[in-house]
Amino acid sequence: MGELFGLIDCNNFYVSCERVFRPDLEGKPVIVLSNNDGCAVARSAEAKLLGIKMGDPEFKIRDLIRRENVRVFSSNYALYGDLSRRVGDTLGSMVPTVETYSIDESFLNLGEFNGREVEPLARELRDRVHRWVGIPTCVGIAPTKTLAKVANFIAKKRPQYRGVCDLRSSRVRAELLPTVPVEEVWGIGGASAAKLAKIGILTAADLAALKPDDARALMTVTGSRTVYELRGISCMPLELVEPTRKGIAVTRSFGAPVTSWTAMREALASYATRAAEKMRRYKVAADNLFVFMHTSTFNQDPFYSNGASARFVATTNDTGEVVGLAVRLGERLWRDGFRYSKCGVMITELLPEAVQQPALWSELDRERREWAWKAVDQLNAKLGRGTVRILAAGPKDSAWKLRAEHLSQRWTTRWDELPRVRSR
DNA sequence: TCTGGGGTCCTAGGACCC
DNA sequence: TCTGGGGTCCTAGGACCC
Repeated sequence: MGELFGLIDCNNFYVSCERVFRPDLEGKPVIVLSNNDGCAVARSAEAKLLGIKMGDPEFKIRDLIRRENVRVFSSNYALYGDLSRRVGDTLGSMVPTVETYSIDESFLNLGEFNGREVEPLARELRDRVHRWVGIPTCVGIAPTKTLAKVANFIAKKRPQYRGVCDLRSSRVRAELLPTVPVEEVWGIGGASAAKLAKIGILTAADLAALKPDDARALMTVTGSRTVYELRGISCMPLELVEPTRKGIAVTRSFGAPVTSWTAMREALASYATRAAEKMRRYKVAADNLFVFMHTSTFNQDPFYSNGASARFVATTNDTGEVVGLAVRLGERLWRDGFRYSKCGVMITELLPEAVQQPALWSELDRERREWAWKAVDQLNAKLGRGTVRILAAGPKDSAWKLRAEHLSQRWTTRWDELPRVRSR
């Protein structure tokens, strides 16, 4: 009984999201920038043709942007997250078993189509997502996840496939795998590709032919799994239950260098607030906290980088306690006279919310605080993040906050930013 | 001259993903 | 002047145990 996987992947997802509400940008070069308007993280086909690479810093391509009239957007995660959810709902309307793999990709269980025609379903899926949500996609079909990723890659790169590639047939695989560079294979990054090149392995077909034991010696067990998967032997099942979070991190580069402890404390307090919010959302609590801060590594400024961690007396997801410890740790790390570029708050040991150790204060007090923070979460969900916040987090418009100069509207998640339609 | 044999747990670092 | 953020998994090696 063989398995069958589909992988549906949104094309240039962030760019496609922007185009849903700006159809005039169809056919034009468009890019979306990372936080702080730092690097290009999504590019339309036209922008790729201009030579803009993934991760190119904006200031280095500024001339190109002006010359070629590239449309630029800051990251609008409220929009992308909501459209991603709509894509997922649409997939669920046609395929019962879907693993949401990332914001723009899902694996589909197509087991029931084994030995049957599946391309019409794949085409209807693409079509429906495009009609219902407005996002273009490609679909790869294969007996393993890794091959489904390869199939998706081929569907994306080669127009003659019109967005769907089926790699079930070993004859088709024998024909196509030699045309796929090994570094495009899921799980093969730069380091592994370099090792493989040294022994003459340059394509997905070369890697499929490698002895699994040799792959293991070179790239640990994950490498041997990849070889098996490329041969059509499935080692990676669909993951349908969301695994419990192992860690939470809130880290940001500053919109402008931070030189005062007041600003640093505000940043730490806001990030700790976000971390506590995330913990409450995932119903987990922190056992420990790690805080770090550093200056820029890209310039000649005097360099300083340091981190510190501490345990909580009792596991907690109480904003007050998380902020308190984050600020105390930050105080220990702070040195005057540096231009800080980034700081962060990380939790590496998360426990289920339910198994909290008894605390120093009474259970009644703890319960009241839990209710209070839940109320704050609800208010902020309704009125916008940071509407109710802890004083130490500072004003909403501090200079260290993210730069986002090309932000589009939150078209689908804020009443006051809905698109307006005029008729005559 | 000879110097055990397993275990577990933790951490740091590497590699990879989107 | 300006270079993202948040995850997972795996392994080696050290500490510690009996």
